[in-house]
Parts: sequence; C-alpha cells; structure tokens
Amino acid sequence: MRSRKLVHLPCLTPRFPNSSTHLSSAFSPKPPSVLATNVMKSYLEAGLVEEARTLFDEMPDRDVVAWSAMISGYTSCNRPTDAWATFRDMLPDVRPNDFTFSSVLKACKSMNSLPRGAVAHALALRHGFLGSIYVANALVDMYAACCRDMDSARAAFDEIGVKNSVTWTTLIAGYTHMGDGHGGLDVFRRMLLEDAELNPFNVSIAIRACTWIGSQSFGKQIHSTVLKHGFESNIPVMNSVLDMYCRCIGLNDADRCFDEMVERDIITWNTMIAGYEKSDPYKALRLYSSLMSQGLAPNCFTFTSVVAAVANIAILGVGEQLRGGIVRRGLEGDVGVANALIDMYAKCGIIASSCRIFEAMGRKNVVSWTSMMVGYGSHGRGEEAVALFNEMVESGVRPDRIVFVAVLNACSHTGLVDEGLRYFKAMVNAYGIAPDQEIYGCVVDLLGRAGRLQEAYELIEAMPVMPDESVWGAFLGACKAHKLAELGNIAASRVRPSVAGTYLALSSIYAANGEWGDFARIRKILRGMGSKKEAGRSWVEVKNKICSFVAGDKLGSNIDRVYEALHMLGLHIKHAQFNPDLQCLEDDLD
DNA sequence: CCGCCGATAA
Repeated sequence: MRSRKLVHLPCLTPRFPNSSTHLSSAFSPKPPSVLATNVMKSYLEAGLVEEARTLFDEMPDRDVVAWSAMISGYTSCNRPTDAWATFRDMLPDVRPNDFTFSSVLKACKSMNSLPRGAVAHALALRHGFLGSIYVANALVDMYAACCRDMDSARAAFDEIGVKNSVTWTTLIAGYTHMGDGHGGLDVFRRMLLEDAELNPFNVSIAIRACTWIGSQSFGKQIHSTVLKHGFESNIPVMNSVLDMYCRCIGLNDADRCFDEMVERDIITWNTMIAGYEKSDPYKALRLYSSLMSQGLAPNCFTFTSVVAAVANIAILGVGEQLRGGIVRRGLEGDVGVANALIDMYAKCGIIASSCRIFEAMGRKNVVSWTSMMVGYGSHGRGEEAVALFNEMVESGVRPDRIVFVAVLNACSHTGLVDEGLRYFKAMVNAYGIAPDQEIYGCVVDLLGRAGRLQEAYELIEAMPVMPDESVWGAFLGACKAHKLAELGNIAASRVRPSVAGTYLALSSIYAANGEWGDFARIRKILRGMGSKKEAGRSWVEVKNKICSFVAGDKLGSNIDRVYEALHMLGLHIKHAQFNPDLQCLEDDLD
C-alpha cells in the first residue's frame, strides 16, 4: 500500500537505471534513492521516526545507505531495539558496510546488550570492517558501556593501529563514566605523551575524571591547560571546569570562574545552582531569579536543583510557585523534577502532595521510590514506607544502597526489628550490595532502639572495616536511650571521637546515671574542642514568612501567646497520660 | 545520500 504522503514526492516515481553513465553526467538527476534518503534523514532529524519508516518501506531500491540511515536514525531517536531489528532484516538481502556497523554498534551500546554487541563485532570482523576507524571506535565504546570492567574495551583499543582523537576520547570516557577517574587520567596522560591532538572533547572528559577523583591539584592543572589551548571560550569545556570548581575546589573559586566566563548557557547556570543547592540554598534561588531576569529558559535540570534548594529551607510558598512554573512549561512529566517535588513537599510537611505526585508519575525510578519512602519515614509513617519498598521490588525496580538506608531507617523508627534484619540480609545476599558505614549505622540503630544492644555490639565487632563515628554514634545513642553507662563506656573507649555529638551523647549517659564526675570530665573535653553541636532549630512558615526559633528563644512580642499554647499542649500531654523523658530535653538546653 | 567520542540533576 502506498502512503498518500509520498504521492507528493514525484522524484520517487521515475525509475532510473543504476548505471554509471547517469552519475558521470553533470546534469543528470541523481538516483531516486539518494533523494529519498535525504528526505528520510530530514524526518529522522525532526524526530518523525514513523514518517521516516513509511518512506523507507516505500523505497523501491533500498541500498545499503538507506538501510544504514534507518538504523542510525532509530538509535538517535532512542529506539535502539528497532535499529537492531532493522539490521537483522537487511542482512539476507543487502551487504552491510562500515557505516552500518558503526551505527549498529552504537545501537548495541544504547541497549546495553553485550550479546548483540558481540554478534555485531563478529559480523564486522567477517565482513572485514574492523580496519575502519569508525567501526573500531564504536566497538571500544560498545565494550566500555556494556561490560562491567574495561578489559574488553581496552583490548579493542589496543587492536587499533592508527588511533584518532575520537579513539582516545572514547577510552577516557569509558573509564570516567565507570567512576574510574584515575584510569581515565592515565589514558589522558598517555594521549598527551603520544602527541595526540588536544580538543574540547577529550579535555572535557579529562576534567570530569579530575572531578571524580576530587583532586584540587589535577583540577587546577587541567584548568591552566584549558587556558593555554585557548578553550576558555568553549562553553561545554568551561561548564566542566566550573563543575570541577564547585565539587572539588570551592564555591568562591567557582564564583570567580563563573564571573570570568565570556559566554554562558543554561547548563552554566544549572551547574552553579546545583553547586549552591546544599550549602547556600538562598544563593541558589538568587541565581535562579537572575537567569530568569536575563530571559533564559530554565529546563528540567534547573528545576530539579532549584526545587531541591527550596526543600532544604522548607519554604512551601516558593515551592508552590516553582511547581507552577514547572507545569506551565510542561516539565512535570520529567522523572527528576517529579522526584525533587516529592522530596520538597515532604520536607515542607505536605506529604499528601508528595503522594499525589508520586502516584501520578508515569515512570518511576529507584530515586522516586526512595524519596517517597524517606518522606513517609520522616512523617512517622514507617509501615507505609516498608510497604512501598515491597511494592517497588514487585514492580521490577532493582533496589540500590540508598533505598536500603531508607527502608532500614523506616523499620528502625517503626520497631520492625526482625523485618529490618531480613532486609539487611537480603541486601547482602540477594542483591550483592556490600554494607558501608552508613548501612551498619542503620542496623546498629535498628537493634539499639529496640534495646538489643548486645546484638548491636556483636555486629560492630564483626564489621570488616573500622567502624566510624556514624556507627558508634548510633550505638551511643542507644546506650543513652536505655541509660546503659557500662556499654557506653566500652563504646567510648573504642571510639576515636572527633565529632562533638559523640561526646555529647556520652556525657548525657553519665548525666542520666548521676555519674557527675565523668560528666564533668567529658564536658571539659567538649569545651576544649571548641566545636559545638549545632542547636536544634524549629521553624514555622506563616504567610510567606519563616519564623525560626531555638530552645530558650525570646520570640519578640508574640512570646506570651507561644507560651500560652505551650501550656495548653502540656495539659493535653498530661491528659493523655504520656510520661515525657525530660532528661533528653536538657541536652539541648546547655 | 548513511557512521564513532564530550558537559548539567536525583
């Protein structure tokens, strides 16, 4: 059946003999497949895959060029499975060329399919195209993306006799994307030693390798390399440099770098906002409003960072405004943006809104589930968090280390001790995730809260690495809660306390037991450290204004009404026959 | 007429 659309393309109708006389004549029309392939390409560049496919199906003589265009088009339109199917369809009739193999290898990379990649490798070898630098580079990239290690990629790289700059960039990127910054930088150094050309591509990825390592000296070295080669006007390169400054060197230097940039794009601004999101959320918000006043269009990355900034200061009014901007721009379907909103609403206390967003999501990833679970957890709804975890596993999402932190915390606060221990075992045995200090801290907290301190202590003893402050902190917290001075002492003799909070926990155990001599000793050490535990701060948002206060604060003119309300609450507590632990209040009052 | 590599967020 002919597509109606194609009737309007008269160039397709006449058939030209595929003879060289036509091609040699300067004024002769080109064979129809050339024109059709060009139109196909236009469709694919516009993302109109179906239109391209219809045209492709209508072509009378599909040569290897048309097939290759279709295959690469599918891949660039995020449909690598269709690209692979098309490749299989062409094999019986049309002999693939080097273009075909570079495209199909890229499709294998996108599918993350090593078996298919290996088949493509074998076929490329049989057809004799491994000598093509394009095919060889795509092969290195495919192995780097599809294997857990870099050995196969390295082997494919070593097979390449004459390398070009893409070959080097591919290998550096392979190491760096796996998180092996040292490996990436080693290749980069070798590249410089072999006098390979330095270009914006390989410099960018080398900067990312530095960022992974977190090395200030490498970072600054590569920044001067950037300036020496005149890449300071290349925006992607400078964005990488800026990100490196944010993560490894410091925000003041990042500020200077940002000011010195001659040209900026939305990614430049996003990098800055992301850099400030945690340490200075207000500055992140100011950056957002100045990019808006310059008429730049924020994208989903902008919103994920700026919503996260709002979550950190919990100002619901601004958060709602941002959500309006997100919906207006049609970005609410973005998974990252939705995840940030779930977290923001939860931290602003509106867990129902988190729920609504979570349930409306068409696609959820492991971060979505984690954000929702953490939200439930902080609202004292541990059972729901645990239920969500099981639902997540059933829906086929593979849990990661972070989601185990969330479910263990939920179990801990809900008293689901044995269930929590089962999750801990499943994490190690079924999912092969090695527990780190944070996870051990969670399990110690889980056992400790329930009063099972003996087990908690045995777990710490069995740890394959030195337990750090977070683990001992959880243990001391449990000793404090259960007023167990002897165990606390054992823990204290083992801990290498550098954190004021550790001493503080210890001192309150002594206080609880009336051991005032030890109490005074610890308090003296604490004073000598000069580092104070940050005072617990509460705040409430009233009519777009945030009122923040600490224990013992004088709240100005409204103080009498606050104490009146407090008195009423006290009566309610008494009425409910709840016996508060006043000891723990005293810790925060000093 | 068709091809390989780079930068931002959770």
